[in-house]
Amino acid sequence: MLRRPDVVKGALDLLDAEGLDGLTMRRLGTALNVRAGAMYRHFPSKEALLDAMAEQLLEGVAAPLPEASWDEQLRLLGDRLRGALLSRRDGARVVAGTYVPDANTNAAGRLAVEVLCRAGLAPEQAGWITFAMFYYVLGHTIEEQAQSRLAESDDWAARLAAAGPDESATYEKAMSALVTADPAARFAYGLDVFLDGIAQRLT
Amino acid sequence: MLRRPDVVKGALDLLDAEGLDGLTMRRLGTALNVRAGAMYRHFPSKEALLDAMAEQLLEGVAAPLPEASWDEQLRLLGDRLRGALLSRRDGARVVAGTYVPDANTNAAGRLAVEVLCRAGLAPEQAGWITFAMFYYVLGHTIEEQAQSRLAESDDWAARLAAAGPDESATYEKAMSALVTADPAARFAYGLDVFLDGIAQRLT
DNA sequence: ATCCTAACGTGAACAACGTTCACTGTGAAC
DNA sequence: GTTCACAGTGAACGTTGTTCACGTTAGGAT
Repeated sequence: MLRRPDVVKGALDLLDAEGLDGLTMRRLGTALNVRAGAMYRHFPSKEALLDAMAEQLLEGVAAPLPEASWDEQLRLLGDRLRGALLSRRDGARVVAGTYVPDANTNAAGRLAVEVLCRAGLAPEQAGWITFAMFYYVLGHTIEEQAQSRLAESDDWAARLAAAGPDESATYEKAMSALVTADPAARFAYGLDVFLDGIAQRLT
Repeated sequence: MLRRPDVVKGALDLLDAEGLDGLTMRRLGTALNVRAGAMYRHFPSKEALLDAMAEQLLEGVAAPLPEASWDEQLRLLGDRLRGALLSRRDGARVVAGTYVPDANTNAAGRLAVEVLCRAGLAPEQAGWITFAMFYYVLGHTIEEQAQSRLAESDDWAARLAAAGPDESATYEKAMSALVTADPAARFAYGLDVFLDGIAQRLT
């Protein structure tokens, strides 16, 4: 018999295999040896299933934080979030598509706000910064996953070249560094810039 | 007769009227007194049309910058980008959906990279920061537009309340500040934090 | 003015999507 | 052994993007 967690697990596995565009109720049914309509016993809509997938994806992000400075704690939180999004193909797009804040996102947000408040920030601005960091991580990871997908099929460099001749040498250099550099290093750099800006606000 | 710019303009107007989910080839055809298939004379696919809409949307973002300090120039660039995305309903989602860097995005990116390099940053990191800023603006504006849409139909506060009882008073305060505060002020705050982080990197 | 050509637009179809619903089958409870 | 609740089916509905053979119309060449 089909259980609700089985559907979520099957959907995440199919996501890994086919990508978000290939995640279809019929295909999911086939993967679970079931017809498409059977899923509607457990989820009122595909959107609800995607929400459940997002929640499952973000499991563990809000785990207790070790004792450390506020910036190290936030860095860890950012790394955890990026790692969770990367754990499944198109994971970032799945999470970005859900506008209902699930339990795990909420817990992670709470954690970040508490860390920032303990560091000395007002709750208002702590919330703003938390969301700003969330946008950054999500945007970066969506782009990162899209790039790794394009790398297998299409030629990314060809698109950049087709975009126009490199009038500015520095711009061309900056662009090629985007695809050349280690995504993890790029991610850490942007996060550090943000954390430095927060540190400035604390003094 | 139907011209390519007419289709883009009609699509943007329909976007304002119906939102991204209501933007259908058949509905667009009706708005232009034409059948759905007629658009395929000018665009190979709906995705290509959306790309053209995104390009049109971002027109003017890469206009020449006035003489000013690097941080004021970047702030202006960020404000221009947000303004362009807000100029049409779901504009941020439209731009986020296109992974082909159009001419205007490219020009804006080049502008930002040049400003950062002139400020003293290496091209590599200038590119990274440019994209990080782009993620932030896009993420913030998507959320901003989603919130304004939910505000008319559903009750946003009800969702926050349903997410769980407010165990943490500071978290509840931070969350309510997200919907209460002026989006423009919130946007400026996050941008300033980022710019402060960059300034730290320059010394 | 007449022809020719190239394009524009149509209408009907196709495959695929999410979703619904009357029905069948099965397994456990009484 | 009967009953009952429910998981799952299969066929359908409405909608989506897209294609294509076919009319139709506009405009330059003769």
